[in-house]
Amino acid sequence: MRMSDIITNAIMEMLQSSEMEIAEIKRNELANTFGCVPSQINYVISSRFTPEQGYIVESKRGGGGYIRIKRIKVDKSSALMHLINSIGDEISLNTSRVLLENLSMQGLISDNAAVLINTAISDKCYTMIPVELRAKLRASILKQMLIACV
Amino acid sequence: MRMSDIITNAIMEMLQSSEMEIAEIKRNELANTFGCVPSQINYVISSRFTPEQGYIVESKRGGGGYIRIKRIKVDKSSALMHLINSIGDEISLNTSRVLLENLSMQGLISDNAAVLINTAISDKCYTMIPVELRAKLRASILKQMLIACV
DNA sequence: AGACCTTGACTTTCTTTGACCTTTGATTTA
DNA sequence: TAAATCAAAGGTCAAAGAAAGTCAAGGTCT
Repeated sequence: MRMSDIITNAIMEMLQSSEMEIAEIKRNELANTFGCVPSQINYVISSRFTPEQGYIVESKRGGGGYIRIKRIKVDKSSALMHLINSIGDEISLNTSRVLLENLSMQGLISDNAAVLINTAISDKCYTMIPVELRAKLRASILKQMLIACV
Repeated sequence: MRMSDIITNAIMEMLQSSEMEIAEIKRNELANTFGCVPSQINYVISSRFTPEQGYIVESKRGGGGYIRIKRIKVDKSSALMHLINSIGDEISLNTSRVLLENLSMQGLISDNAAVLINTAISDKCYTMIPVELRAKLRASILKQMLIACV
């Protein structure tokens, strides 16, 4: 089997096993484990993980550098809608936060939107609301705001 | 993780936990707690807390010296803050809408933010909330969200 | 032959480290 | 008391180190 395919598979697997569909690699390390030259990693990425093929790649040089490969969600809106529908009648602040973090990671909502939604669902806003109503209110606002993001 | 990122995070946290968005550090002390050389603090500051990135930094040498990092919000922020402070304890949906429309017109908040805020303050979200609480809740959410826009 | 792969020398970017410099406030000395 | 000295900060800069990027030459496979 070709070295390029081996590397491709390795990256694919990382992508799949990661919740966020993000693979973060260290170029030299990876090249080392597969016994190839580092620039081959670049070749693989530029030939098989292009934007046209649904990936975005960011990297940083220097100490602690990395290459990050992300699968782009083609159908953002349906993914979002799906998730919205899975939110129940009530939701805790923590669950919401995690959910938003994931959405933001996956690029389904902008960072800015995430901040605003986080604000709107925080207890800071709900001081005048009886505690037993808050989870319901939060779920309601969260869902509506996510719908507005679609 | 990179030392520079660790330091960056520490400063960010100080900024966030401080009411006024000011972090005051002692260079040598901080370098010591993270086990790095003092000038690394300077590196972090000059690479991640520049004016372009919205920070101003002042410092003083000699005994009792310090480095102070402040997040600057361009001048929009004072206009926004002023307006936020003028919002009372309660607010109607209509008044809010007009207000948001103006803010958006003046470019004090993004269109996107306006849409999200509009969503979060709409009665659609508040069905489970007693009617007499809604205006209060709306004012609270509106203010918090606007603050998040500053 | 043409398309795709592999390799490696060279480049660019970012980070870490350390030696040396300047400022400031406190303390000592003439 | 005014000037000199000292110690405690923080500032600067350049060299070394750590990654990743580029590109072109040569190899394979069809």
